[in-house]
Amino acid sequence: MKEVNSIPIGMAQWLAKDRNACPKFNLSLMRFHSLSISLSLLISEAHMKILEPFRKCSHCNSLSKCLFKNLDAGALFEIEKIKRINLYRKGSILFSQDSPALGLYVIAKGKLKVSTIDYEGREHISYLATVGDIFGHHDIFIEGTHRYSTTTLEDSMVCFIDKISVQKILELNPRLFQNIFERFNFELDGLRAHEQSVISKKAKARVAELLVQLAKQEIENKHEKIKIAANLTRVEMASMVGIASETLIRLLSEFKNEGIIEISGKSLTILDEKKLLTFA
Amino acid sequence: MKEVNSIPIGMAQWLAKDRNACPKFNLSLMRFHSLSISLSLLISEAHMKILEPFRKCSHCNSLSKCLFKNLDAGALFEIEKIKRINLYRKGSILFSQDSPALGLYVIAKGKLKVSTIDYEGREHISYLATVGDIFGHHDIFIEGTHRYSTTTLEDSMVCFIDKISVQKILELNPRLFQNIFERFNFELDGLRAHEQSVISKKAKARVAELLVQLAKQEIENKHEKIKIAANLTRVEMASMVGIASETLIRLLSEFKNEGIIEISGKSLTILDEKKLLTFA
DNA sequence: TAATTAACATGACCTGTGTCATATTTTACT
DNA sequence: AGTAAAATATGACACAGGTCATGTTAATTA
Repeated sequence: MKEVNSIPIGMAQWLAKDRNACPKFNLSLMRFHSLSISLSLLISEAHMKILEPFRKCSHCNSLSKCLFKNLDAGALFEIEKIKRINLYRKGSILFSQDSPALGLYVIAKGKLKVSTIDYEGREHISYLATVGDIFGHHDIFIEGTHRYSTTTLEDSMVCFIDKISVQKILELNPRLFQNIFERFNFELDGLRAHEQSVISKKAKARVAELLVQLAKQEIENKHEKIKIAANLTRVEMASMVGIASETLIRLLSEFKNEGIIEISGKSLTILDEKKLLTFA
Repeated sequence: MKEVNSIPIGMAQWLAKDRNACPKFNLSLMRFHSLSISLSLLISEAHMKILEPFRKCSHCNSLSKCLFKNLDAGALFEIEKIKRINLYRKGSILFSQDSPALGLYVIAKGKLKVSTIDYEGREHISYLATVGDIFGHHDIFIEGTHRYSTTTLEDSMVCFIDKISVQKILELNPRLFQNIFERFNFELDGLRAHEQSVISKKAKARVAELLVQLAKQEIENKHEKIKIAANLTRVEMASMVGIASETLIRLLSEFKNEGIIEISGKSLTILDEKKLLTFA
């Protein structure tokens, strides 16, 4: 099993861990090693500038995809006051399986993998989460623990609101229940579809499916050629569809030989999506 | 594919379809063939007696397992006024995949299978639902369609509340959101566990798991010997764990030869649960 | 009660996919 | 840059489990 930075939450930690700065957000910061310095002191000018467009929910670039998308200005203002924005370096863990659920996480920027460890210690990735996806909504009303771990695949920014505050917000904005219901449904549908796929489809079909799905998540979707830059290892991709990594590798080669995809290192490019879909 | 009574909903239909009366509820009714007669006229004395303990939520024997379990008397009274109690004969369909979701169903008595049909026409049973289980909560706030079909495995009684009424009840009793959240979580956990199982366990382990799970649903759980009376065909059991029926049959024989279970027709008896668990 | 059908059971066979071994390439670290 | 360690790739092999065929038993229907 891969060892990952297991330090949780928070900009202070992020800064402390930061060595080469955060490439995604194009920062080059001095290094801070002392966590005893108060958080506010640690925040540089550069950081402030980066957080700015996310600090005000009403002006957030990701609002349309956010859980709080259709709330009125007043409600958004309340949320702005309570929420914390955390930065995570690539490879760090938001929370891990069986840890107590503390509140609600909303991804503002970045990409995460949602995974569980099975009884034999193998990692199973359920899905990749991205902007607008939320965690912790399962346990708003109960003293529960997370059923899965979330790990950043790239440098990411995540808004956090503690449980009690979420309850208060919900009380004042029952509209939000609909959004959460929507989210629950989305997850249920996804799980059902995935289970069906695992049960009734062969490995090749599932890999085709995975590629199409990963391609869909890419924003630079301009032309026919879609480059998948999820930055997943073969082992991770395999664990998303429940097959051995060797099988995945073999199938990728097959697709390559059939002229459907192009492989260059970690990055895959889909050349013929139509043909790919016939397999899925 | 098996053809099932595809008549939906309602006591009127149930009565109309009834031939040998409803064994479970010990009814012997005259036969009604005309649906044009108003519903109330169709309800016999015997029926009234059977529905009685379910009509008043506050006195319902299944209240502790119901979605409405921890509501105050006033709220329950409101629900009593709106809800409809429907009877279904064994093998009839509450609702089927892709049909519009009309409201909330709560199982008051009986047992149902929850299933989907995959792209190749094969049935996949997700789980067996029983007293207290609910359907339609997914679509309370949206104009959605059911993602699966539900079919009664025995004569069953189901309370129904239309969507609009559910919304009103929720507005007045936000406590209910917690119950629904709980339900969502329960389903998600179940799905996750099942998917994990399908991905990482072999057929034998999954069948062992299934048997244990089915045994747990039996109420006559007194002694070590647990009789499974779910009344499922081998094909249905196989479709619950995603294997071919032949494989299931073979594995059941194996368990029989190992002295773990006893088979006599449809009814299975678990003789050695401990040993069974070592496989799961 | 016989007749028909559906469900159950078992054998033969074959393919997909996991496991293990090993080589090659890429990435990370000093 | 050079070395160590992952990650990727490919081959050999075994076997779990799907499919098909066929027989047997149980459940319906006439």
